[in-house]
Amino acid sequence: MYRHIYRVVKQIPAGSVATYGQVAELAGMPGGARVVGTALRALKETGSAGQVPWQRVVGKKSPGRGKISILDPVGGAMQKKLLESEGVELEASGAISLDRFGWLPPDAGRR
DNA sequence: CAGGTGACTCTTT
DNA sequence: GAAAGAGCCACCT
Repeated sequence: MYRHIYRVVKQIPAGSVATYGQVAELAGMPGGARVVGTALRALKETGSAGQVPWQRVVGKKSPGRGKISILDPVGGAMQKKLLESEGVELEASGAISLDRFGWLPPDAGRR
């Protein structure tokens, strides 16, 4: 079960987004960004999609810029729609400015 | 146990 | 700036 990953994703506040690598690191799996993606994909199977704001997790393309890396085109469209609904402004191509909407972890690198 | 795959990320050409 | 290669961890066959 990816409960660790889900826990981190649930901590992401509305109107903010986090990258897979960031979630993986906070979940205790540095470098396990791929696993986070697998976990989110499994969300649909487990039916936990309604409990975990997976739409707030995006892929980190260029530094300071997030992007929807989801494979499923349907889920991607839904994610973009949900993010806009939360107040996150998406640039052209669905890119997100992490400088403005990037989630700052409560205990990043401390402790 | 071994091989292949993937909602990732970084470095190099 | 875009494309390709390598590294990474977990899951499935």
